[in-house]
Amino acid sequence: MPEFADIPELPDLEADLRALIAAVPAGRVTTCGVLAELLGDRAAAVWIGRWLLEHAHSEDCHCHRVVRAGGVVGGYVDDAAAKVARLRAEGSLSPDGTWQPRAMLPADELRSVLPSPPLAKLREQQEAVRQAVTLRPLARPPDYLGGVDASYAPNGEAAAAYCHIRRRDGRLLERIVVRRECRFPYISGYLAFRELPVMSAAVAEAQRAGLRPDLLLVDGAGILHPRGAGLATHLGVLLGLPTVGITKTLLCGSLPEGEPRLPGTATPIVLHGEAVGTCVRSRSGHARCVYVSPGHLIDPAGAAEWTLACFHRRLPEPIYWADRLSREASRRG
DNA sequence: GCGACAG
DNA sequence: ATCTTGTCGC
Repeated sequence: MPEFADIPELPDLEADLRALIAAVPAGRVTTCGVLAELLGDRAAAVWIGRWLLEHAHSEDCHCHRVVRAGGVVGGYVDDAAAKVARLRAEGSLSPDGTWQPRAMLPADELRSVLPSPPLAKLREQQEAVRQAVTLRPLARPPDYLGGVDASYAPNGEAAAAYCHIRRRDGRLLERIVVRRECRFPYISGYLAFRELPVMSAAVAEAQRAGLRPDLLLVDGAGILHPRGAGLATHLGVLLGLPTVGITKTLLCGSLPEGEPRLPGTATPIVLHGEAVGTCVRSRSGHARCVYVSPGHLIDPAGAAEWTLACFHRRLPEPIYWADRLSREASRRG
């Protein structure tokens, strides 16, 4: 248990990315996919693509050397014509305006910049979390439910809201809001490393105030995750608390085909041949469903059962309130 | 063309 | 997640 008592140490992905880009020499180019691979996971390519168009740029930045796979030069923080001009000056362009295939730098030539890819190390932490998960029925029906969610202000500051709800009547009893600076980007599969710091702070703050949920609902995946260690699972293992992961879209896994999609029904979600989660539809006739899986200290059936039990609107009450309050908090600063 | 991935 | 007007539906 003590091995998970602390928030994981986070790499500075932006610094790592800048280091990689700085190592691309004049006359050579690379792609978001290659850079993502060097950070440790292709999934980071989406973030890199966005970062390229938004980062704090300067004259000595080499970001013009990051091009699109397939030949197109692609966008630029600055004027798009400036990217073309720079690449042309470096001899990386063909007459037709696409980049020269021979300018593509082999990934291996950047490998020494980050000998141990940061995202690979984070995956190892997730493997450890997965091995620490306990799936078992809840000892007794939960009297008090907690809900947590995080939102972000334009300046990048994160706000997490913890909502304490009495299951009997679905009433919101208490709320706790915590703010934290957040530098770790959103990368699919690594959400926990972005949201765990604020979220666990909010729950810890609630616990200090005497609020002890029997079950904590988290806006994020549980074991329904590529490595079986989504945000809800990570948070549950970290705090030693029963948690349920709830998402509005499916991260991974699949639903049986041709199933009726009626209100109040639940459909199992299969991942690696195992039913690890449930697609739950609210009884009150809302068309959209939520995807539920155990985080920690509960089983798939219990996760679905107690989620369905607190469904009053499109989302389970604890998630509805946490979502609303965290958004409000980050909007107001 | 296929696959496409929480917040 | 966030950026955002009117619009569709109960």
